[in-house]
Amino acid sequence: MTPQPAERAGLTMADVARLADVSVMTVSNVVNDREDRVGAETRRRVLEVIATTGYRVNMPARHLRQGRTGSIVLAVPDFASAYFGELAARLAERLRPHGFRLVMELTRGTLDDELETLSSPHLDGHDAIILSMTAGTARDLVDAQPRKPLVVIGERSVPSDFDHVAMDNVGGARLATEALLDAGARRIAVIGGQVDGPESMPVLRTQGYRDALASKSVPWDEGLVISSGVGLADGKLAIMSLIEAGVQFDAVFGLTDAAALGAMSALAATGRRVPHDVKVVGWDNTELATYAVPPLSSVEPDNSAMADAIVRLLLRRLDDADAPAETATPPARIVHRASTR
Amino acid sequence: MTPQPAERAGLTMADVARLADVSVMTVSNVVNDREDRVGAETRRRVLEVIATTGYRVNMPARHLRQGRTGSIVLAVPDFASAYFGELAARLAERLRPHGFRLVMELTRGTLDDELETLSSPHLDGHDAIILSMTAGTARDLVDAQPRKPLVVIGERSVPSDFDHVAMDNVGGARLATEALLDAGARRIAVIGGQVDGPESMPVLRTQGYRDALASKSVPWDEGLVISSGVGLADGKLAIMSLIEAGVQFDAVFGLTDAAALGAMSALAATGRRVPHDVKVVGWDNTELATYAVPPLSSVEPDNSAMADAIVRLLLRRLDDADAPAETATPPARIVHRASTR
DNA sequence: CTGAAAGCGCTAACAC
DNA sequence: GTGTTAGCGCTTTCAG
Repeated sequence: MTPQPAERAGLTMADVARLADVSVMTVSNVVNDREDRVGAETRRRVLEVIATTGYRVNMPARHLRQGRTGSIVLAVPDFASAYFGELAARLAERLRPHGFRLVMELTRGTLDDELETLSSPHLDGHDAIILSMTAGTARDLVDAQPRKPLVVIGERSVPSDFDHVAMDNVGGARLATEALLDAGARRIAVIGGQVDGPESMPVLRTQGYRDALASKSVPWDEGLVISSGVGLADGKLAIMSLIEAGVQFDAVFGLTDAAALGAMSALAATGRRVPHDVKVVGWDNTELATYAVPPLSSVEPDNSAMADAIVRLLLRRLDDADAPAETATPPARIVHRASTR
Repeated sequence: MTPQPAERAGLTMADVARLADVSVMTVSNVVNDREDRVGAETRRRVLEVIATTGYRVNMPARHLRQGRTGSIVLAVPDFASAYFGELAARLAERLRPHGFRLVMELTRGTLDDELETLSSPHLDGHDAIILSMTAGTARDLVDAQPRKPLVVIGERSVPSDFDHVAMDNVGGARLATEALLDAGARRIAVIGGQVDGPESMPVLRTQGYRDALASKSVPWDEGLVISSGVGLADGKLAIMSLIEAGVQFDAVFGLTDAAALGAMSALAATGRRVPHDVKVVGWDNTELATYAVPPLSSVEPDNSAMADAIVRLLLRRLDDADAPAETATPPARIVHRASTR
């Protein structure tokens, strides 16, 4: 039998208690499955009233009373990013056994507004914050004064008083570049790279690229560094503009898989074969890399280890707000696929 | 000057009021930017105390008092799905001007648990719910007794008392199939299809496929319908198993872009050329379809119109809980790209 | 422009 | 097993 639909939204526990002829505490105990605190018959009666009336617990009230919400937020700059989607999936899976739900929220607007997010009030509605810092820098973080357990991911130089899961940006970029050099490439375009500026993700990866060139005595050419974005469209546009400008290149290092896939799309569209004419490497080792045509070699920042570390630091911090800050940096690996054969 | 870091977490408005030598109401007014209710000097003093102490508003308390949270949840079966990511991005953008944030939460476990989600309490922490129904059926919805403004998306036959933005599942599948037939295909594999059962997404799209075959008098072969999942891996496996079983086919209709891309990966790996040997169509018209190699033709369910409709129905329902339920079904289009040339 | 009182709906702590 | 009390931190309402 289908129960009656909800009577009204404004129903409270007190209403249910009155209808079931019990105290509010008993209703609360039933709702919270405290089996030993309520008799079977009483329980049945309360559940029946709940089913009939369509009563639902008021979550904000519960959260206020309990001083916690049970949710942890992953603040991302872009909902439509495969990388963050996969990270979110991993985190959700790991947090659930500990009684936390993962929710994703958008950092305000562009990549540069990550720090705004920390000072905007709505993230405080969660028990902890996981923040990806790609554009922001160390100093910004101190200014933002986070007041919740916070784990920062993706940046290298975070002030030492923040918990931090770092990506091996320089090391991974070196691996990517070496893979291309080993495959015979000598003129490697970098999509999304950045030569100067504070230690952001693009700067660090470009540094690793440069290190690898130097270690193999391959000349550095700033004209091969395209300071574009790192999305699919950016990758395609970057390659198109290189070709249009007549710049010669025999390989592409995309700072993300998305950028690399966009590049591959442009290469295919202009009749260049991967890996025969141009070799390509991406970064993130997203699921898409495996299924690209041809399959895309990619830097694997050890996403699984990063998710483990994020959860570990978070739980520790929630348990002890005064624990010393810690940094974890899982080493990057590279996964070789057909795009660098 | 960098302000002092937070003193402690448990700071309340009353504490700030005492330190600034004003009433809690004045602090509240400052925090809520009610400019006309507090003098410039008082305001300055309060803000200074807030900066010094690192006070932050307790969101659950505010939400309890206000009876709303300002957030709308998109409940998805999979964080790592490009389709939902793109939908979320569109919705967030459209809801922000109305003062709502979009948050993404995971429906419990598998695709089949969408309805569980409605009865699980934590979604009640938001002002409204947007639920994608792919596996569930009409009847399940009634049983779930949603007690919040709810907009259901993606399913055709939802009970008429729910607001509903439907995808043109049958029509879109017909377009996809016709595109393949027009390109000369005669044996079209369907990845993720389902022949029998309640009106779910796979059943409806398979129906559209069948309709198109019938209208062109092309024989129906149940052996071409692979009732797999619709992810990248599923698409690849489906094609591999067809090949292994020696089933002949000259086209693939992936029920999602992901399934189609997985199929293309398998086709490339086995030396089959797209579109020359096998033509392919996907569904969702995600950004990835544009950048696939070769670019993937895809059914565009008019994602933009769907997002518009979702937001419109939601705002209407929030404004008037008793408004008559409405269904919107933006017609699907097909975007022709190289995979069906 | 500023403040005092009341209460949003729930659950921890403690009776009985 | 069940009930009573108190109060989480905020904002609405109403006084001044």
